[in-house]
Amino acid sequence: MTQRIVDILHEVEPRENIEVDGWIQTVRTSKSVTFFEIGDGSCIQNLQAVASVELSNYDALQKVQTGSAVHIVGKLVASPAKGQKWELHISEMNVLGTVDEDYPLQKKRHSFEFLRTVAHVRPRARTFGAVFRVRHALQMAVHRFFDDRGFIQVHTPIITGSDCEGAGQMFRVTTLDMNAPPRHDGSIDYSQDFFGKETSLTVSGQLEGEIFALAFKNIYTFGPTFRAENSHTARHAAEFWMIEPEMAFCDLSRDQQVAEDFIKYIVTQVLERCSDDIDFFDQWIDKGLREKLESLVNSSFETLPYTEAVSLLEKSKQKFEYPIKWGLDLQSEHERFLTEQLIQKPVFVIDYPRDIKAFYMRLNDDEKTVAAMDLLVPKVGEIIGGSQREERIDVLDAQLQYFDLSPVDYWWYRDLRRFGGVAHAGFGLGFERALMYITGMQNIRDVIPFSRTPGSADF
RNA sequence: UCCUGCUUAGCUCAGUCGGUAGAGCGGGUGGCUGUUAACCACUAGGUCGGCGGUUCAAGUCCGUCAGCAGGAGCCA
Repeated sequence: MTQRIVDILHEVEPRENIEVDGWIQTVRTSKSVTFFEIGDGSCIQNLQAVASVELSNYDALQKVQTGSAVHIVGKLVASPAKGQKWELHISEMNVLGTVDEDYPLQKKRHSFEFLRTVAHVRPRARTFGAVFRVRHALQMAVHRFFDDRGFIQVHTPIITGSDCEGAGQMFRVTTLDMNAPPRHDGSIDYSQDFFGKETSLTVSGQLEGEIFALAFKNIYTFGPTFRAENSHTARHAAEFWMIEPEMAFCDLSRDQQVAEDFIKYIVTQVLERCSDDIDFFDQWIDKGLREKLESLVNSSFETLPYTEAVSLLEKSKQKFEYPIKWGLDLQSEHERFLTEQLIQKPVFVIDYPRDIKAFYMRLNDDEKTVAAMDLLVPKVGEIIGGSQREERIDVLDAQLQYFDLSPVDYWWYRDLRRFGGVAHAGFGLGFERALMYITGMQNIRDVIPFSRTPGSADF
């Protein structure tokens, strides 16, 4: 097997007989020497391969184009010129895959918008090489964090029959003939559908996650999630991945502690394992990124009750587009002002008004607020949302009634409170949102290999 | 769904006061003793998003439709 370029570039001394497979990123030719930059996706740097005029096929090599797949044998020597430590002096070079003249990637910057239209070659562009290496490293860090702490990953269902997963438009899953669905009393008869009932793609694995938390104590879900909202923004996708840990025998304050440890751990892991990629993002995508990430890791997070947050914002005299008032949800401008100006570090806002949060969040003793938390970080705002869950059956029933939900639909969720129910808590993190924060990329479509958004499901 | 903006060469863009279209990159040809978004010369490449209108004349002004992007709402 040939060596990966990342390993070749980390050699400590010159070596004969290096073999490398990769794609040509750019070519510079002159009469007697031609430089190829070879990339294989293993790192942000390319390997400079040098062809001299003595090669028997030099004339042909001069015409090899950007994008070609090549196999090169050569000698690794210290590079005499600036720009790279090592370079490969070619003794043999074969083109394994040629490139037609309409190859879309050029040696200049393309717009991300254009690159989305050529998602089949986009991963070969430097920025996207870095994005998807970091995506992988981040994903591994998530699993490592939980595995190290004894959390079990639960594969919650992607197709769900419960209509009670929370807000958000759902994608219907059906095998019925859409041109002529069976009807009963005028409406569509889902009893004849594949599952014998109406089914959809999941919008959250949290409720199922609670089932497993009440057996394994500490669990997490990490899987695809679907929202059929017609959202045209840089932060929304129809298909994304979500991480939802759930812990039994756990209150809100330990939930916060785990969230803080978690976010620091995954950022630290990426800083260590993808250092060159982070430097690339820092230089080209988001100046100051490394400093932002390092300061997140090194800060101790604050905790601020919602009620205090509101009065701080009211006292600040800052002008906001949206009003500040107890009982209203914090807008993203408020969240950013809190974490960037008032607190100047990551902050958990906790104990939100009952009316603006979900039914399953644990009612506080004041009966006006619930044990919810949002982690706000500078530059982004909310990055994690979580809560302690209501474990008291009578209070849960009152909450269902308060939010006009049917206890029958939540029969197994209620059972959990009757069968050894105990205090438990968890939080949710959008994987792509975290990836955007860590890479500085500003559009969710550019951190997903093949994104699905309203009106767009190419590739 | 609402608001705003954009659509000119394969790509990134310029195009003034309305007068029949430009550059760089990429492709092709040639040159160059080591380049780093290499450089130099030449060359091919366009129904200016579609339709309609105003005008002697529309890439440019007006209307409309489409596509895309951003913001709002909603949320992760």
